[in-house]
Amino acid sequence: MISDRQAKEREIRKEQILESALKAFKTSGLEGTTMDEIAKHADFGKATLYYYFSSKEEIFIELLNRGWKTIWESIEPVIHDNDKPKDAFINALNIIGGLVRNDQPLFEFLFTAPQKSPTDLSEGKPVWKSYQTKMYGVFQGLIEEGMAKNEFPKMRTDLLMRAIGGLFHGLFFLGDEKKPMSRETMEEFITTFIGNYGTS
Amino acid sequence: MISDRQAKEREIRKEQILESALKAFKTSGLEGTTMDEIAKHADFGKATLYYYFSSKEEIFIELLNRGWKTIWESIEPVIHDNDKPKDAFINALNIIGGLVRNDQPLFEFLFTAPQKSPTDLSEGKPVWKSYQTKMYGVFQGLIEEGMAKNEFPKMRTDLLMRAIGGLFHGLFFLGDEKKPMSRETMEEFITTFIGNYGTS
DNA sequence: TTAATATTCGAACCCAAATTCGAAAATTAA
DNA sequence: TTAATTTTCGAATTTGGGTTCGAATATTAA
Repeated sequence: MISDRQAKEREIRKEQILESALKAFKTSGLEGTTMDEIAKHADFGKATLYYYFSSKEEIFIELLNRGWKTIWESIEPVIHDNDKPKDAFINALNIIGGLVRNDQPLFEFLFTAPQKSPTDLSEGKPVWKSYQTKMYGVFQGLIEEGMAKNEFPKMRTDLLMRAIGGLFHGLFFLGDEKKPMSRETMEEFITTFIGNYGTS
Repeated sequence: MISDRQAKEREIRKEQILESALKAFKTSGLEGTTMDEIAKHADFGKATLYYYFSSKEEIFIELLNRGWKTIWESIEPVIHDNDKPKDAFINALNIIGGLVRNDQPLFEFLFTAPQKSPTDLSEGKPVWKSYQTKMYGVFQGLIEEGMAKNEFPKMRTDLLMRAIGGLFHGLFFLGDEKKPMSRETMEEFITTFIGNYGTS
């Protein structure tokens, strides 16, 4: 039997481990990171990690799952403004920007790590992948509508999306600045780059 | 004693190994890649690799060194056009774009791998790092001049650079398209995004 | 206070993969 | 053709690190 408080404490310990693992994965990647490292920073014995997770890979996956879930649930509510796709789009970007500002290491990991993810043969796509897919779908949709309404420059949708994605990534993650990017600055950038092609 | 031809053949074998290693590193990262893998694709015995390189890490470093050298030497000649920084800038980007088009896997590796590079404690910065630094310096300079001449939007230099860097990266490396991006398309994108703020 | 359960971790265990060895094969020089 | 050298690689060695075991400790329930 497990009390409520016990469950909560257990969860906290899991988070400790995940947080420590994140630091490690970020600098060394999945393969490069050792359980010893994770254990050390999390202040647990290596063997204890296996009480909470069944393998190193499970820790990795769990980080992705939780992170992408957070992203999706933050965006989901604000993307139904089909009237002004550009506004909806920038809103969504701003929300993600806010998340990033709160925990840059985590989100840099989320946007970067997936490629390094190992060849998950068995099991269908992992949970996080479905959130990621949904998100890209939404953005693609907004861009298409935005183009239709001349709020975006007319270009191949997928390319425009990649460009904006890259832009976002560059602003938040390239270079070695420590202070986070303000909402204003980001908005200014996106607006400048996307330009003004009609209404608004 | 070693004849000229012998040296040349040796070099070719080294390149075979490097090429094979690149494929492996790209999908599995430095730690995830095994010497067996590299050997297999290069069509050599594992032990033979050690006749040409002293360690797995040396192969990794050698790839970076050669690659960044190539980049720098390709750009270097065309960046002295201080008269029209924007043109020089776009020229440089186009040149890199050309390189990427020729060998996308290599350059994706070059632009991505460095972070994953291991903690090289001893030795001062590796050769490739200095080329990379030079390149960023040049771009930063061009952007500053470009802004001064109103060929670029006025924004914080470093941020604008990151934005453009991200944009470039997004166009070439995000998504899963196989066909390379044409020079025209890229130029159109960059121009659209950078905008027209004066002369040209 | 005692029994049951939950948590922790040091010490093996085990294996995959990097590196080394030593000898064969191939090539070049004499 | 023979000696010297360069190149190749199968097999052995070593090591790092993920995972498991089993026992100790701490916590909760009775």
